[in-house]
This record gives sequence, C-alpha cells and structure tokens, in this order.
Amino acid sequence: MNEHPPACCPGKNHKMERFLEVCLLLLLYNDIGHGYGLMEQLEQFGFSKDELNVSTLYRTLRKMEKEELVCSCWEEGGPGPKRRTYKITDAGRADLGQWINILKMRKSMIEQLIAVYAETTHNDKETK
Amino acid sequence: MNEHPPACCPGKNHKMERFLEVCLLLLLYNDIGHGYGLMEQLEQFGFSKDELNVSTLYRTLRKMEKEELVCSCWEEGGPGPKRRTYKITDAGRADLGQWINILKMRKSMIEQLIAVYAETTHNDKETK
DNA sequence: GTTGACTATATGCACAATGAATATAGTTAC
DNA sequence: GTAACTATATTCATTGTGCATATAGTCAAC
Repeated sequence: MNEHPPACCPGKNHKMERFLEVCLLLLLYNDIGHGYGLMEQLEQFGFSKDELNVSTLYRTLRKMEKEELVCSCWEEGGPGPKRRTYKITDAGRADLGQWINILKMRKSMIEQLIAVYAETTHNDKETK
Repeated sequence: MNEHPPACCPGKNHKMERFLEVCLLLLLYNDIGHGYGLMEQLEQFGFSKDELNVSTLYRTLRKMEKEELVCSCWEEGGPGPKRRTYKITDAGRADLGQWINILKMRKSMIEQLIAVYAETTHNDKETK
C-alpha cells in the first residue's frame, strides 16, 4: 500500500517536453557534432551530465534524422570508436526558429504562473 | 510516403509536461473548484478554451486525487448537473511549492537557450 | 412531450516522449 | 588479456496527451 512515490521530488521527473531536441538543433546550428560530444555541450543549457539520459539523447538524434531535421554520416578515421556525426539541415534550422517562438510563449506562461503564485501566497500570509 | 507531419506547426504539439497540473493546484490554492469551471479559469495561464483538451483536464484531476494532492466530493443541490468539486490538500500545497522551484529552473533554461539562439543567429547575419 | 443546446464527468484507444537497463563493440593503458 | 573508457543502439515499461465517444442531467423552445 501507499505505493505513491512523491509526485514531485527534487531532481526527478523534471522533463521538459522536446526541450532536448531544441537544444540539439541549436548546438548543431553552426557545427557538426556527435552524440557523446553533444552530451557535454548540453551542460550549458542546464543538463547535468549524470542526470541526462544517454538513450534519450541517441534516440532523439535518430528521430530528428528521420524527420530530416539533421542528417548523419559515419566519421572516417580519427581516434577512438567510429562516430556518427550529425549536421543540421535547412528544415532543421527552420524548425528551430519555430521552437524558439514556442519557448518564448512557454516562458511567458511560466512567468504568469509564478507571478500568480507569488500574489496568492502573499495574500495568504497577509490575511493569516 | 513523405508521411512526416511537420515536426513543429504553430498551435499544435506544444504540450508542456505537467504544466496543467501545476496551474490546477494554483487555481485551487484558495478556492474549491470543479472541472468545467476550472477550464475557464485556465485561460489566464495561456490555455485557449478550444485548444484545451477536456478529457485531459478531468483525467488530470482524478490523477491528482489519487496522489492525494486534492480531494473531491459531489456538490449537493445547485442548478445543473451534479458537479465533482475539488479541494487542495496540504500535500497539494507542498507539491505546488516544489513545482514553482522547478518552473523557475525551466524558465532560466529557456532564457539561456533563447539567449544562445539570439547570439548564434546574430553572428550568422554578421559573418554572411 | 420531445427535441436540441448546454453543462458536466468519464473512458477506451492510440501514440509520443522518456527512463532504466542492457547489449554491442572498438580503443587505450597497463 | 583485461580493465577503463568512448560510442552507439535497443528493449521494456510507464506516463502524458489527443481524439473520439459514452453517459446523463438541465433548460428552453416548439
């Protein structure tokens, strides 16, 4: 019984739908990249290296290729195991542009919610 | 063939994981409410009435009840069909507090991404 | 008195995104 | 050769969501 894990515990369950995809498009905007390397670059967007799911990263990249937002090829030569390197397409750049607009909307929705929360809890304190 | 619906078309596919849930908790912070009525109040958080999915709303409320973030009872009397009215619990208020922190993090991640995008495309124009 | 518009809640089916775990395999250092 | 590391991929299960549909009470018009 009582099998409800806390609905919200810090550090868990904080997905942000397709945000990873947008970050990847942005990282690939000017340079080619490969899965393992992109992982490190994702830190600048708030992904900590250990919480980022590797399988999600690779699957996302393959999905984006299927959607023709990026294209890939195997890197010849170089040290270490072969890498699948990804390159953004024109469609990918256009898609990124759309996502930026959506993220701006999301941002303002979040700001509105935070503002209402602040107001609500403020009144809470005042009247108690 | 070419069965790829555009990966990103305005007005579609812009879910924001569990954002609805957080809005509902906030709306219920001080007042009881019922599904149909909450729908209208959600407009202030950027949900347009026709794009908001009714089934999602009701299912979300029931899920929240299972998690004991809210509790419900049937409203006696009053005009129209019987309503299931929801009331937030202490656990619900605590949960909301946690979500606010997560949303603040999300907000700063989005801001960072938008900033990097602006910089990236700016350089793009400059060098071309 | 029944038809239609509206309020109100709920459920079944399908799909997409994600996490956890695991598989595979080449590289490098010892 | 074996252990650590780099690198990619897949399977399984869960969750969140949209779409469609079901159910049912209320109210006004005809």
